[in-house]
Amino acid sequence: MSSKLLANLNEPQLTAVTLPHTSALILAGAGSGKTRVLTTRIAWLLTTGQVSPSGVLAVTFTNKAAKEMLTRLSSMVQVNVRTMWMGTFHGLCNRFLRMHWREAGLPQTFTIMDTQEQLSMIKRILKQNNIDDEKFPAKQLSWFISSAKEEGLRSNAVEAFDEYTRKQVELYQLYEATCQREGVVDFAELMLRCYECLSKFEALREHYNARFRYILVDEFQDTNTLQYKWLRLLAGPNTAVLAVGDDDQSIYGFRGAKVANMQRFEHDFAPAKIIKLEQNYRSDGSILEAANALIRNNNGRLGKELWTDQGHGEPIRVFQGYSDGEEAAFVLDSVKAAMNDGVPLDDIAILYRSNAQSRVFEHGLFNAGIPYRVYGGLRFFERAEVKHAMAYLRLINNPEDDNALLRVVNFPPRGIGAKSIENLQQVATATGVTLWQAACSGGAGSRAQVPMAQFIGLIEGMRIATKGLALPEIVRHLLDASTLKALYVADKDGQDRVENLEELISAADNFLRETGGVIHIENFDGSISESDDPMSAFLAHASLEAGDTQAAEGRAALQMMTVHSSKGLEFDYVFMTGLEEGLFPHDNSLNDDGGLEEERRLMYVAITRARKRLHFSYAQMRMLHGQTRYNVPSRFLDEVPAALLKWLSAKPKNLLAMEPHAPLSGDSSGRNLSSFAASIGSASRTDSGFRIGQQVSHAKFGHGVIINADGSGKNVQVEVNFVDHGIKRLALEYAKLTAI
DNA sequence: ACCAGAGCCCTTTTT
DNA sequence: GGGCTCTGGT
Repeated sequence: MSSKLLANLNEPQLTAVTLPHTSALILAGAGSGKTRVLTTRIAWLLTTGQVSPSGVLAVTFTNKAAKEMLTRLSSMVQVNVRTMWMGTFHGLCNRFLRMHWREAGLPQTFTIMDTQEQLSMIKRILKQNNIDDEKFPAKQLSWFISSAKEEGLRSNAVEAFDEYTRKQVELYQLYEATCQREGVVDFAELMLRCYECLSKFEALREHYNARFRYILVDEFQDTNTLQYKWLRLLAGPNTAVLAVGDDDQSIYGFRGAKVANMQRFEHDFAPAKIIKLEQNYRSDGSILEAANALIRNNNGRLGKELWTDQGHGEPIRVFQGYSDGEEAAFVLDSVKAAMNDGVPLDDIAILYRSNAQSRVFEHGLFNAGIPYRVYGGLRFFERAEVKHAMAYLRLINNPEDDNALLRVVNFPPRGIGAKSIENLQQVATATGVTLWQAACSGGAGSRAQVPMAQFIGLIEGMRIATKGLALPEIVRHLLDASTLKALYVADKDGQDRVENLEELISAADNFLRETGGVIHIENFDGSISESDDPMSAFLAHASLEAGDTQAAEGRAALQMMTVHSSKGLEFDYVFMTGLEEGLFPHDNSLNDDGGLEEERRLMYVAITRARKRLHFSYAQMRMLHGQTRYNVPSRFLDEVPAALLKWLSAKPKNLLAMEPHAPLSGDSSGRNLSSFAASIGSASRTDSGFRIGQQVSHAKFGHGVIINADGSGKNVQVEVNFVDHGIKRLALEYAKLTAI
């Protein structure tokens, strides 16, 4: 297997995969084989014995990307992936904190709050402190707190120069105290705690610094300040950090991502090499040309131009509709035509800037009986009924969790109304205890005395009854004992919810089977122990990985999503809709600086999703938020060369037919690299004591790594990838290589 | 205590 | 247009 590892990589890809033990930055354009490079790099490091799985840390942003990496890696090498630190930033921090909860100052059973829960906690705090929520909206506060944390700032470190900010900081402080009292953490807290813990405990930091020989970061352009600082802390003097990213695809500036981290990386990590992956294997030439032309309008790019040897392909089809309805009809007709041509529905995507735009298309598709799938709705673990069930689970795990208690203390209704809960909160605030503690001491007032005692009895009864049971059985018991399921069974509209609750039992079962419900802990002495706490693990899983939007993926369906959620995906046919000023670029984006450029990168992402056929469309008039708007075509349409566009609607513009073009650029001479790749694995050790993966030094070429060897005796030739001189083939007898 | 109808806002989103 | 909060009636 491993002999084929390096086959069919192009030159820059090969260089990146076989880099010596140094830090490097890879500028990977859309569709240039970024994930392949990352996974092959890890596989290569492992098979050549340069590092053991436990010495690798590979980090991504989404669970999907992490999973993809893991799947691809396991198909390349046989390796115990459990000892490898591969996952999302937050997932890895969670793993760290489960091991080092003492040092981090957290209870062992700490639970993770998602955004909804964070918001409700803030609302609670506002109410308890009689703060005008018109003046301090909860949403804005949660943004304030998360942003501060993502800059690495605790409440006492935020500088406040005005009264308003001072009040926000004060509330941030209250929020911190509440989290600590209840033993819960939000997403940003996972990162910040982990970061603080590492910076505070030198021994801990040194351990991980020495352990991680290689750190690989995916989608580096999306890292925020804290994530960058975290990486710097984890990387020791002998850690090689490989950052892979694309500044042109940075579309999360609005939530704190800093493209500038790519420049900072050049400064702080002194990468020996910056490698550009510019050959695109996804899209036809005209699509890439459009993308290149558009993005050229941005300033301060790191500079990168996509090319393909696949030929020009078709022009981009453009349609102007009179109304959003007419635009939808155009898309619908085109989809039908594509279906007739045998294009699978999964290979067709409708993209839009904002979620509200999906409805017209959904309507049309529904009436036409075309199956479709909308991304970005409520996910499984975010559904109310599932949240309720999980709240019971959380209370068994940690009754001090106020969010969980409030969610179910009167659901299903059991006679504990708003007034009683208010009493309870008053007592809790006054005495500085959690709601559960307040409830246990009768804080809900005399009216609620009996029902509250019953509730406490219910939770404790559940804990006793489920002790020792397997996770799915625990869930099943909770659903019955809480009468949650019965409530929905009795509701004639509750069918879906009952199904989701039953699905939750399956989810617990799957989770147990896939992970064993166990968190692996590697101790300082290298031994491995397991934290056998399936419940905490499952709760973390539910928060960190909220699950798919739609559980059943089953049959083929047309894909509908925002441009943001399309990043990383690709389709044969792409319909980029709603190309109107105000919508895309969005009005609200024009206010913040760099906003327009981020919108343009968004458009760049949209264009580069298409493999074969790309459609642009817009409407002169549309209904949005219950109001009719008249829009002019997006400026982005003008930024694509007219020669690449084919107007389908009667638009007073040139109707240029495409001239067949020569391939865009780049040479396709492509050295056959597979020949020397073939011997990796089989001849991984030469007679002379050098081996594949060996770090070497050469008088003239400097620092490098052996990536291949063949011949025997005096005729051994080695292939070395030098940091500064690239890949060289040398005769071992004469080359005077020194092992380092 | 609980439910039903009226008013209000509204990019993008993963963890 | 739709999801969420607030208010008033039972």
